[in-house]
Amino acid sequence: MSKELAKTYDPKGIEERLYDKWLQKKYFHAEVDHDRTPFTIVIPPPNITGQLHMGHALDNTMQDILIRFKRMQGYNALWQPGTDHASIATEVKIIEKLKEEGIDKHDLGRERFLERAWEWKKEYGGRIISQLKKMGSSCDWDRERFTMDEGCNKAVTEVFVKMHEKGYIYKGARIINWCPVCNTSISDAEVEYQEQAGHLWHIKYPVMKEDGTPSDTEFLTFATTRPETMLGDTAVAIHPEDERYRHLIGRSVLLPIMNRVIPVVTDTYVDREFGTGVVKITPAHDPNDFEVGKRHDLPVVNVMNDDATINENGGAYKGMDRYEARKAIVAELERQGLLVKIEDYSHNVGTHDRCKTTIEPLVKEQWFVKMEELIRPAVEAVKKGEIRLIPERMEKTYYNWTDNIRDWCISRQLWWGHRIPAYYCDKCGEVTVAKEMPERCPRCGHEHLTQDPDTLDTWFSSALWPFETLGWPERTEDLEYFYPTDVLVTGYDIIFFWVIRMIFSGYEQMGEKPFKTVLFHGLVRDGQGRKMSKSLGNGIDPLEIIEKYGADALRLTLITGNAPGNDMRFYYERVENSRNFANKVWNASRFILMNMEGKEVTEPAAGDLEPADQWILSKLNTLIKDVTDNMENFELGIAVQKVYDFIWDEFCDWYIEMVKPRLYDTDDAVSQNGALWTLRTVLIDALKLLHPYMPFITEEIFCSLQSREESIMVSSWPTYKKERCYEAQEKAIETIKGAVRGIRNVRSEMNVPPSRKASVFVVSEDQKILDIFAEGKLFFASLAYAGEVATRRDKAGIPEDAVSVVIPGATLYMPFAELVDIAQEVERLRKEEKRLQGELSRVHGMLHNEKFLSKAPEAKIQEEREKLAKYTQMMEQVKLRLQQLD
RNA sequence: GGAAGCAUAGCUCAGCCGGGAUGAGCGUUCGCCUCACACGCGAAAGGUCAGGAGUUCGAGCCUCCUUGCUUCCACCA
Repeated sequence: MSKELAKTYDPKGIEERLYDKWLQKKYFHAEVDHDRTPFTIVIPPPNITGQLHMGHALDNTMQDILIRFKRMQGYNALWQPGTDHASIATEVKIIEKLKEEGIDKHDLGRERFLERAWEWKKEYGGRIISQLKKMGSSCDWDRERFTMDEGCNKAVTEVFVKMHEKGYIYKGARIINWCPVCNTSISDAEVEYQEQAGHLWHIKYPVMKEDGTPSDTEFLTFATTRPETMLGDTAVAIHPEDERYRHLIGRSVLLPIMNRVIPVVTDTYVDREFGTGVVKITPAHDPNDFEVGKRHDLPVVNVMNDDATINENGGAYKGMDRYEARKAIVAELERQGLLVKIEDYSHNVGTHDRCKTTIEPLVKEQWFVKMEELIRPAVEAVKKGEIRLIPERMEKTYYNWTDNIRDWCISRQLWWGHRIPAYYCDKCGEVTVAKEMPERCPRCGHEHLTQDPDTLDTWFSSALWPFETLGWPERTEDLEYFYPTDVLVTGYDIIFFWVIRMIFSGYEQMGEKPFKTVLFHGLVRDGQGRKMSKSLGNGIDPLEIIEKYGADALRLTLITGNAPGNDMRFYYERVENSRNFANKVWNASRFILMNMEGKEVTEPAAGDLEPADQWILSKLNTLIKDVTDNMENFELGIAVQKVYDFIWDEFCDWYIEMVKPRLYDTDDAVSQNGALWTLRTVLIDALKLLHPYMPFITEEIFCSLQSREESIMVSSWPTYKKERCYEAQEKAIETIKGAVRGIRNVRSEMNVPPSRKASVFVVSEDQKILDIFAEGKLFFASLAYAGEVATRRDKAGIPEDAVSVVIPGATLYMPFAELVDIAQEVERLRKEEKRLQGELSRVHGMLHNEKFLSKAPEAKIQEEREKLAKYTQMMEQVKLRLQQLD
């Protein structure tokens, strides 16, 4: 940028240009370098179907902050990017698109469908990446991966075969969650429970008499929310100790409609207290019933097709949709007098998280991962603190899942995804799991084998992400060097889907954790606290925000005003504030650049710095330490808040104002150079601290401030320096600031415009305080709108009716010849007296409390004593003043 | 049914190890176009830190109870 800066910061154009520069200079690229310590983050791979939303924006801002921070600290920082094939999400989209063209997936055929899918990937896979780039993300794009690229395919097959050999992967007929719309099984994690209003149908089955005919007087009554499943009932269960039904143990009932005689079984699963204490058992369509069925060796009668219509086992209802059948069955039961009553009932219904279809539990042959042993090291790792979860409370959520884990159903009846490496002999049916299709059946020698048509759950490959992206299953140098990664940044909503599965996969495949720390963030909600969603239409597009306010403003907004792991609300006023801050930084820099114009700024000799310079340098020094500490502890929002406050309050509102007289007054070249040098030095370090958060504006300014280093992103992170602590000067300037505030306050209360200057007399018996004001006279006068400043040891010669301000150690007098209102002044002093009285009684209370004196730490007691002295002295001054005015 | 979180200024939220709530942004009021910035400057008003009990010399912070809201998990048909 030229030194002619625009009055307001306009991110347009700047951001793209700088990002291109960074790319071109290869600043994001990391190579193995054994002389440096690696710092690695793997990106949660966004779906190829995805469009950048606020969740991505937050997630990536956090990662970029960490990566840029560590890179500046000298770490060999690698941010590994990539995208996810998102099996089901993508397949659904492609089916939709085909539908628009009037094509059915099955008519197209598997091969051509996959061609279309890859075309989709080619077309849209890059979209999300280019959007991430707009955020300023410093990912190593040379290493971009895809969960279905050659390397990942290899990794997936390797893991599947290996885990199958170890017995961790098995195939079996179990009850699974079936989505009749997507036509596939899904895992437990993908089931979302929704409260729905429904009915409870109370039905009775006739008890079979000794003679083998159904009784018309004795019935077993129970309730169900899904009457259609009765077609598959194979028993009725009661509690073994239920006195009411004791006589029915060993007997049977007649299953109406189907006219099947089914046994009465006893099982402790039945809750005697609930309803009538009788439960119908449908092993094929209910997970609990399935278990009961296994215990009692009951037949499993599946009455449903994959599209949730009734199959041939449903007799007359064959071909009906499940809800249609429900109606018909209820009507039939009513006709037969077996419907007791219908109650309104609100209950939780399992739905598919993608399409919200009510899932149907079905018994099917599927592939599963046995979890019990696999999960153990993953639990241990967190328990022992080998992996740290931030915030800590996420551990509870984590254990809650691991303690109740069930086997993971990994096969999907989809086409887009990793094909299961299992092969069936066409002749004998033998199953072979291998990396490649065997030439002949290992059992019968037959030459024709068919690969399992199913694909794997999309999370099966994501679980391997931290190591497959670094070259696994090859033992690459990258893998050796960058693994385990350092931090995983993600939302708490995918802790079960992804985080846990990566952890156990890391231990199982690598023998080591995949990352040291997991940093969770919450959801970005709208201004009213609602989830952003398409159906509500309340989503805020990050790209629009970037367009209007700039990526830096968006980033700052997302990272502030929020504790880790908590949800946040996003609204425009907050972005505006961030934009305003960017503008503030811009203008402060513009001011400094303008004043440096044409001047050679050199590092001043030790004695040439003035107290104000030392004060701000000292403040900066403390800031550096605090900010670095916070960032190392992942307190990203707190850290940047401190930088924000420093830049706006201390640097802009105080230091720049203090220094103005020195810049405008060209007589004293040494003083001016000291001011300019300090301005530049502080600005550069502040920009560096800000850079991870606001990469674009800081780079733009940094480059125009000095020409030696070519980019702030590869400059070194500021460090705390002992020799930059100026305690005495800090105190001195704070004293002056206190005085300035006091004077401004009085002037404002008295409605004195800034244009109206007043002389200020500083009266103190403490020579040190007088010196402070004498030395800071120039800027003190300008900040306090003073015409002239005089320091003296007593108030001789100062007009009696001058306005006064009492500060610790001194009293300031301002004679306002014509507008002094004694009554008003007295009132003001009385207010001050009252305030001080309050302070004093508090301090007195503490210092007269013997228990406080004996138990509180010495430092605290000392602190209170000092306060006592300070307030006592100020009180004396106020009282004196009141006397004089009386 | 189990668990977690939240309740602090009008609004949205910070508040580390317990030590005067100089809290922040927005909003409000008053005064300023002060030669970097009106996307700004200065000043001010505004809080029984949800309620109650306890521990402590001292509690927004720790413990327990109560109330209200949110979320996650489980899924008794």
